[in-house]
Amino acid sequence: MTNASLSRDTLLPDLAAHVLRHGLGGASLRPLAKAAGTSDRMLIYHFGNKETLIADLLEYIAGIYSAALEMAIGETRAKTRDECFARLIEQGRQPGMQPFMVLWWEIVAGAARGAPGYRAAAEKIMTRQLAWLENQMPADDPDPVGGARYLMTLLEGALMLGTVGHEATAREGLLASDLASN
Amino acid sequence: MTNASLSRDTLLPDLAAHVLRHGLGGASLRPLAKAAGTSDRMLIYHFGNKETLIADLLEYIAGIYSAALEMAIGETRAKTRDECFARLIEQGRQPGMQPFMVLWWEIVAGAARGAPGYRAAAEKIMTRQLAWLENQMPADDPDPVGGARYLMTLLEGALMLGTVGHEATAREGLLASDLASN
DNA sequence: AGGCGAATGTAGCAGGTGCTACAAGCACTA
DNA sequence: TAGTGCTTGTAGCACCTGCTACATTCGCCT
Repeated sequence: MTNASLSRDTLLPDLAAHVLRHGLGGASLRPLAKAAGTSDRMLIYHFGNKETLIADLLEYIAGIYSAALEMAIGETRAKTRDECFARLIEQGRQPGMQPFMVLWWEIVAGAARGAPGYRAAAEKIMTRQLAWLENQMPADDPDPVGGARYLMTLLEGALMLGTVGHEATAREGLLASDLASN
Repeated sequence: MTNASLSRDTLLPDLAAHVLRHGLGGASLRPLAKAAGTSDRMLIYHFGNKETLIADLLEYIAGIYSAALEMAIGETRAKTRDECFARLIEQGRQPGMQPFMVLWWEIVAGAARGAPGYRAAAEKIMTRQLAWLENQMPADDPDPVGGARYLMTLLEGALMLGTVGHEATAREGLLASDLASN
């Protein structure tokens, strides 16, 4: 953790930028190295092997995503769960969040397949997002903790249906939910 | 030597079996060909190129998944949405469905990335599953169409949270939903 | 000034990638 | 019987994959 960790930390932002743009599945050492201004040789030198490189990179990305979320916190809380959910959806639709969304499904797929590091990164990201959502819940909500989990479940389902071309399905489902009634 | 002439339709079941077991992301021609008892040469001959091979394979898998769903239809409908949802969860947890689940997230990730064929396959699968769910809704449900969409949104969110190590989050969220109140 | 270890460049290895060229086997028809 | 077109095997190409061997440079401590 002396000069090695310093170099690693210098590399990670460029690596993350490349992965956010070009995806995680086909990420191979030489393009990654080129994006970071080094050689594959140096990537292996600093991270040991590709597996831990990806794991470290995922952890780093989880961190910057959390930071992006905390910066997106508005100072005013939503007044209803309905409004809260609308904010969630809108926040996920912002153009700056799109690369994260695409990457997110790759991480979920990796977690489902059991790829090392993916599950831990996904769990961390989700935990942070849940905490963020609890902060966004209406101040007078009778059950902000449970409500945040409910909204998160609904949100992720809607996001998935959206990426799959079923945004109408999600919309109609939400209209049929209790969210629409208050 | 089997001199039975191989065509797309004879190849596809073996290809699908291989993909269901080993995943879709790292699927390359030579292992696929070996699993189907041919050579990469033949795969290219029959499908033109890898891209349309994968697209055709996804469509085929969408078909067999739909068939599996229709076979899983019980003759008795659920009495409440709550029970209906429980059936959904249980059906997705059956061991035979696990490979489909893992593959599903790869398909979703591919659709998000814009990989050709993925989005179409995902949309088709989701449409069929939605139709299946409408059949499963309680007979006296005031809004079976909207309700099915609502349950589907909730289900997919819960599934995602589950594969990411947040099954507890989904469970607690569902307890806080209106589903728990009837 | 000398030495030492960390950092880095160059070359390369063994294997995998999608895909193609070429030719041979096959069932059929003229 | 010769020809024709569909199917298949064998080699191979050019490139990419993660990773390593070797040699070199660099900054630091004595």
